[in-house]
Order: sequence, then C-alpha cells, then structure tokens
Amino acid sequence: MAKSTRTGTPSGLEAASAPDAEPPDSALMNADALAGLSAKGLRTRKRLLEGARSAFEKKGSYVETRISDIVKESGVAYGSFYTYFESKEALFYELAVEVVHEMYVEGTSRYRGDNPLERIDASNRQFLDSYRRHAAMMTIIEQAAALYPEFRALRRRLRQGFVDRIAANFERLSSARRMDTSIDPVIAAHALVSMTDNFGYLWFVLGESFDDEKALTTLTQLWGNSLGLRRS
Amino acid sequence: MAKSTRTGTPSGLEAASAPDAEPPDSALMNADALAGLSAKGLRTRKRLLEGARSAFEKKGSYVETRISDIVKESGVAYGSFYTYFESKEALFYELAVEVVHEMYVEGTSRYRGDNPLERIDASNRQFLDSYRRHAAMMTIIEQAAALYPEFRALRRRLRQGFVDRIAANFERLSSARRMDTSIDPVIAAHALVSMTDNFGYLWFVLGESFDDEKALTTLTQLWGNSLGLRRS
Amino acid sequence: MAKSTRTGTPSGLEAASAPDAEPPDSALMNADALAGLSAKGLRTRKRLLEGARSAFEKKGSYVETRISDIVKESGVAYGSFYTYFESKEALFYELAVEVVHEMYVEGTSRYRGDNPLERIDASNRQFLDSYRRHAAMMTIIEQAAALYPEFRALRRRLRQGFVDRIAANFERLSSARRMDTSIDPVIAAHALVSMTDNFGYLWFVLGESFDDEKALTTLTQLWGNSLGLRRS
Amino acid sequence: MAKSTRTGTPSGLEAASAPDAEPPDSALMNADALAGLSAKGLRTRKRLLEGARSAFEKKGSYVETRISDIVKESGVAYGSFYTYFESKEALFYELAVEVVHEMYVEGTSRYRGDNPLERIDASNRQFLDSYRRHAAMMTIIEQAAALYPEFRALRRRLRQGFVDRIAANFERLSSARRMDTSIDPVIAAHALVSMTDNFGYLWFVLGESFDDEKALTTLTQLWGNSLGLRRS
DNA sequence: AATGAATGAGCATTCATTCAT
DNA sequence: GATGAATGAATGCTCATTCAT
Repeated sequence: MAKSTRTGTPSGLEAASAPDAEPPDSALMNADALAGLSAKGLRTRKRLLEGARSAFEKKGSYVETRISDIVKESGVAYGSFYTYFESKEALFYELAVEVVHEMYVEGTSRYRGDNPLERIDASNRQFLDSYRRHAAMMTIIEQAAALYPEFRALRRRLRQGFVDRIAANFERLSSARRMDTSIDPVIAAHALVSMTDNFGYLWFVLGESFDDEKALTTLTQLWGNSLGLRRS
Repeated sequence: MAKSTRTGTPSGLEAASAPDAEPPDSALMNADALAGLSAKGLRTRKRLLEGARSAFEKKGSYVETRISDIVKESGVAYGSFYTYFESKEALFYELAVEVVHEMYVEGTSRYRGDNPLERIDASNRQFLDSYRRHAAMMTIIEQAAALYPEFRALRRRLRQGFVDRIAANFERLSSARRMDTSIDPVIAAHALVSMTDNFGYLWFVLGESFDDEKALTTLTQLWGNSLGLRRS
Repeated sequence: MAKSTRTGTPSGLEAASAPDAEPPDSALMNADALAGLSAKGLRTRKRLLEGARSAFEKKGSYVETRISDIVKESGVAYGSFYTYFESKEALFYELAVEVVHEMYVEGTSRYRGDNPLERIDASNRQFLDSYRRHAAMMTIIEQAAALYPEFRALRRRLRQGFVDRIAANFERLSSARRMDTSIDPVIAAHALVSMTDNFGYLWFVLGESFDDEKALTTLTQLWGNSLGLRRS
Repeated sequence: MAKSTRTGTPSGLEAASAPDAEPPDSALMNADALAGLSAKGLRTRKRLLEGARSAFEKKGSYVETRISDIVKESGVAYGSFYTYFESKEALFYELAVEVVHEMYVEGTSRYRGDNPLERIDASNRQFLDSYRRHAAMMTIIEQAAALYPEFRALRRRLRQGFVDRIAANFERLSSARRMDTSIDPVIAAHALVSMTDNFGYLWFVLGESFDDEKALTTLTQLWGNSLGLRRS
C-alpha cells in the first residue's frame, strides 16, 4: 500500500516502552560529515540543507529539482554544493532521515494512561497530524524511495521502528489477554501500520479529502475492533 | 501505505454485486490507437509492448529504462517506437492500464456464498495472489505514479474501483445490521483497502517476508474483526 | 534586392525579339523521367506534383514541408513518392522550373508597339502581376535557392533569360541613339532587373505595401529616366 | 537578387542628415545578455561568437552549420554553448545584427559636398564595398532570412534604415526642384535600394562577375538619371 | 505500381560533476 | 572555502529513404 507507510509511519501503543527505543537512523549518521567543519562551513552546509528542502518542496519532485535550483534557493555558489555533499542523493538522504526521524518522534504517543484504545487514538492522531505537516517532503521521499534502493531501505527501516514498537505492545496485550490472542502480533502490526500509513498517503499526498474527525474516529475504531481489544 | 494501494488495489466483498461493475479503464482505451493498423503494424506494436514490459522488468525502473532498451528488447528499429507511441510515457500508460485492469479483475472475488468473512478471505487471497504475480510491473507502476500526475490519477482511479465496490458492500452489511453500524462504510473501505494494498506492496515489492497462510489468515481476521461482522 | 530577382525575374523590353528566345530550362528537362510511364503512372506523378505544390504553399516553407505532407496532400502512398522522384529536392526542382518558366513567359511583354517606355511599362506590369500570383511559390523557391546551389543556379539561369533579352534591347536602343549611349547595356540590364525583381520580392513576399498604380508608374519612370530614353 | 537588400542595405544620399539617424538595432541590444558575466565568461562568449562566424562562413550555410561545428571551431565544450546562448538562432541573431549594423554604418556616405550625384556615387561605392567584404556572412544571413521570420524582420528593419534616409533626401531634392518632382520619393527610394542591394547580392553572393569601375559608374548613372537630377 | 511499415543516422539539449581562480 | 565557468556523456526524437508485401 502506500509509499507513505513505506517511509515514515503510523501509530502507536508504544505505551510504557521506551518511547524512542529504536531511534531509526537519527541525525547522528552524518557525524563524520560534520567533523572538521569551520563555523562558516557549518553555516553554508546548513543553508544548503534548508535551501534544498525548500527547493524540493517548491518543485514537488525529486528528479525535477536540479542542483542549480538548490544552490539558487540556498544562495550559495554552484561549486559549494560539492564541498559539502557528494551528490543530490547524499544531501537528500540526510534531509529524508531528518524528516523521517521527526515523524517517528512525533508519531510516538505521549499518552500515558492505560486505555489501549485511547493510546491508539492518540497515536494515530499524532502520526497523521505529523504526516499532514510533512506532506510536501513525504511526497518527495516517496518519489526517491520508488526510485532508489537506499531510500527504499530507509523507508523500511523507519516503518520497522513503528512496527516493532507496535508489535511489542500487541504482544503485551495478547499475553495479558486484553486482545484477541489468535491474532499474530507481528503481522497485525505490519498490517495496521500499512493501513494508517497508506491512509495518510492517500489523504495528504494524493489529496483524497476526508472529514478530519470522522477519519480519525474510524481509524481508531478499526484498530480497536480488529484487535478485539478488551477493557481489562 | 503504499504506492501500491495507490495503483492497483485490494480486496473485496464485492459479493453479489456485478463482479466487474466498474471495469476501471479497461483495455479498450486504445481502441483508437489500434484502429487503422495493418496486421503487420499490430504485430510490431505488440512486440513493442511486450519488449517494453520485459525491458522495464529487467531494469526494474521506469526512468532508467530507455527507449533504446525497449526497442532492443523488442527487436525493432529505434524509429519504429515512434510509429506506434508518442513517448515512453504513452506506451507505459497502456501497459499500466492493462496490468491494473488485470489486477482489478483478478481481485474480484469469485466467491458466491453468503458468508462475509469467507468473501473477504477469498478477495484478499485473490488480490494478494494477483499482486504477487504482477509484482515486477507494480514496482514500476508505483515509480511512475510517484513521479507523474497522470499515473497518480490512474492509480487513484483503480483504487477507487475497489473502494467503491467494497464501500457498497459495507453499506449493505451495515443496513442489514450484519456489521458494526457505527462505522463509516466509505472511510472504512478506504482504510481497509489501504491496509491490504500496502501490505501487498510491503510483501511483494519491498520484499518483507511473511508466512503465506499466516499472513492471509491474519488479514482476514483483521478485516472481519474491524467491521464487527456478525454471523447473520 | 530580392530573393525574387534571384529566382524568376523582371521586366522587359523584349521587344520584337523572339518572345521566348531562351526558354530557360523549360519543362522539357524531365522528358526522361516521364518516358516509360503508364497512363496511371503519369497520373500519380501529376498528383504528387500538384499535392506537393499545395503542401509547400500551405506550409510556406521548403524545409518544413515533409515528404509525409506531400503524400498526404496528394493522396498517394508514402512509398509512391520514391517511385517518381529521387528526393524532395528533385520534385521541387521540377516544380520550381515550372513556376519559373511560367514567370518567364508571363513576364514577356505582349506589347507590340514601338514606344520603349510603353514596352517597359507593359513588361513591368506583367512581371509584377505574375510575381503577385506566384508569390507563395516564389517564397519557397527563394528559400530553396538560399539553401541549395542547384536552385541558386536555376534562379540565375532564369534571371539571365530576362537580362539577356533586356540587354539585347538596350543595345538596340543604344545603337539607335534612342537612349543614353554612355550606359553599359548589360550592366544596366542587370541593375534594372535587380530593381524590379527585388521590388517584387519586397512587395509580395516580404509584404511591404504599396499603392498599385503609383508603384508601377514610379518603376516605369525610373526605368525610362535611368536609360535616358528619347522619343525617337 | 536581393536577399541582400533585404537585410543590410544600399546606398545613400544621406547628406546632411544625421549620418546615423536611425542606427538600426545596433550592438547594444545584447547589453542584457552581457550583464553579469565575468571576464572569463565574456571571453568564452566572444570565442563562441567568433568561432560561430568562422564556422558559418566555412560551411557557407546556416542550416548545415551544427552546434558541434561551432563549439569545435571555438575550442570550447559542447555544453558551454548553452551557457551563453539559448540556441543557434539566438547566437546567429546577434551575429547578424552586428554585421547588419556594420553594413549600415559603412553604407553611410562620408561625402560632405553638395553634389547629389557625387553623394550617390560615394554611397553606392561604400555600400557595395561593404557588401563585398561581408559577402560570406551576407550569404548566411540571406539564408536565415529566407527561412525564419525573425531574420526576415531584421532584414526589413535594416533595409528600412536605408530607405528612410534616402527617401528623406529625395524629398529634400524634390522640394528644391533639383530632381524630377513627379517621382514619388518613397517608392523611388525603395526601388533604388532594391536595385543596389540586389545588385550586390548578384555580384558578391551569386558570383556574377562585373568590372568594378564600370559597375559602379553605371549604377551611379542609373540613379542619377532615374531621378532626373539637376545640377542646381 | 502501390502501399505503408521499418530503418537508423543525425542532432539539439540537459545537467551532474569537475576544476581553475 | 567560495565561486561559477567548463565539461561532455547521455538520450529523446525526427524524418528521409528503403523495402517487403
């Protein structure tokens, strides 16, 4: 289903589990790249990342955004691009990791109660709200993912973050007989992540229009019902 | 989530409803293009379509498949491509419509009983089986959809075919009090189509591995539970 | 000035001289090509010539008129073109010779009196009238002439027809002391042919607008004055 | 005859009138294009213009001169062409304007006396001498003009520069009764410009051979006679 | 003779990447 | 480090000409 799930991902039930147990990727990855840069260099690098983001969003397309668009938007010289990044792909990867990390963090429920349905509702709201706000970049990320294996991997990694967290919760619920025990927690986590993620893609990237409240309520219902959640 | 849902789409419950009520697009669309072609011309055109399909699948990428790859694979001259198609896009559109139509037809349950859960199970099996068989082309279609509006539209159209059919069934079940009446049939149809479609994408395009039987069983459970299906 | 003079050509004073003393080129040239053609073949060939003429005039450009335009306009098959002509150039050459011959003939004064000024006036009128009627083809002929040496040669040959005729008349007038004897008849013939020819080009191809009568009158005055014509 | 007049143009009598009253086009036109170019950029741009000129002259044809010929001749990379020019047409337009401007300037009589015939003689000499020197480029310009409307416009504009100047002089002479007052000054200017311009085309582009002195003398005679110039 | 499909050389243009200043 | 000009490989598309039927 959806390029969306593919990349960022859905909702929660992360519960008490360490909220960011597996901070997929994170901004750390470029620690090397940053080492040894002067203050000026760091600033230029940042301008490029910001300029690129805005260039990508303006064009709305990974392939159609040229290096020239990026440097123009950043206000730096053409050649400077290659001082900081190996290629458009390298820069975009960094950008994508950042977005995807934000989405992961924002998609982590801050709900602290014990009602699984409320937790699901909170998670879905947070995830879809995050999706809405990142729709422009998600469009591009989906494009890159469709195009290049490394972005496909990034997307799966991120998705896996959600799936793991959710599967862990499902297992807990299942052990505690608070949900239908005949359901495979891992597969269910995958399937429900697919649902929410792709629904976000449909809604915010493809532009299908839904009533906010009704959509959220329905998703929560579907999650809850499908798991056969029990009060206690 | 997934580019997949975007294009082809998911499962059924099409029930008694005319199985191909809305044959989205269909292969007819190129009736014009075919008119007035000699037998020889038709053959060459077909060779190009077949050669293109195999070229796309070999390269595994829409953009990276060049016209030169297509004609080489087809065994025709470069110029012949343009005798039959205006552009790579035009040819691929035809190919995509074909695949997408097959998936729609194959995703239409042939189940004729009255048990909704059995119907869902049959539909999902058929759809995912179809997805598996068309995985190579779906990969390319998703790519094209991520990149170009017209393919995005094609994908949405097709997805809509499934959604409409399923939503109609949900409405029927709801009226008959055979499912949870508090669920919005249209949104639920979208969400569950997202689930199955994106799950197929994850499974057959991204290559996540699942146990066949367990995956299908789980999906059926999730659909059934989520709707609160009642025996009668 | 003018592409026009370059091709067809100007006015007269051809006087008593054989009106078509040097039928430059003439349609004879393709006698060979015509030999051995069946009646049907002749008809197809003719359709091609006529279709080509109309295709060229429609497009208004030698280069932009494709073989495909010609055969479409002629209602014959693509391949038939090459049954009758070696190339677009070959066909157009024949067409150009035809037009140029018509212009030569039409530019030959039918005036039979003894008044040189009246003869000049008649010639210029006839030539420019002919130019006006053939403007569309002349535009194309000029293009071809600018492009290819053989058309340049054709044009010069035709022009030479006029020049020779006119120079002969100038020599006669000069010997008879009926014009300024200090003027070189050949150079003057060239120069005045240039004037009328290029004026026609300016008027009918470039589209400069002139009052008909005033333009003709002025040209006649200029010719007459420039030669220093004397009544008798 | 006359693609020539069409573009650059002929002779004079510009007399006391501001010699460059209407510097048609002028080299200024590309001020914009030049703005913001580094010294290095300017050099490369110039190399391209010069290389193009020599490439055009070598090939002797606008259409048959390829971008690749131009860059080879210029000693720059293929891609550099597009750094400075949008297309072959754009570059050539600049070149053509330059040539045409030079011809206009060089065709402006530097004669300062009061004898109209001497002025005409000086003008024609200068114009034809200029034509001879620019013959190679004029050949190409005529070709471009025959083929493309924008070059046709350029040519007419330039021609108009001469016509206007000459017509103004004719009007002055006419008012002063120093020429045949029954002659329309504007039409006569057009016609005589046609004569000289097309004669230049015939002579230097088509390659008709004339005795220098005799040709010039004859043209001057024809101009003078045709206008019925009077001593004072 | 007629037909129209097949052929492929030819060319303009783009754009990521390199490199001299 | 910054700059932006230089580079040239890569590729889509056109269209005159050939050829099998």
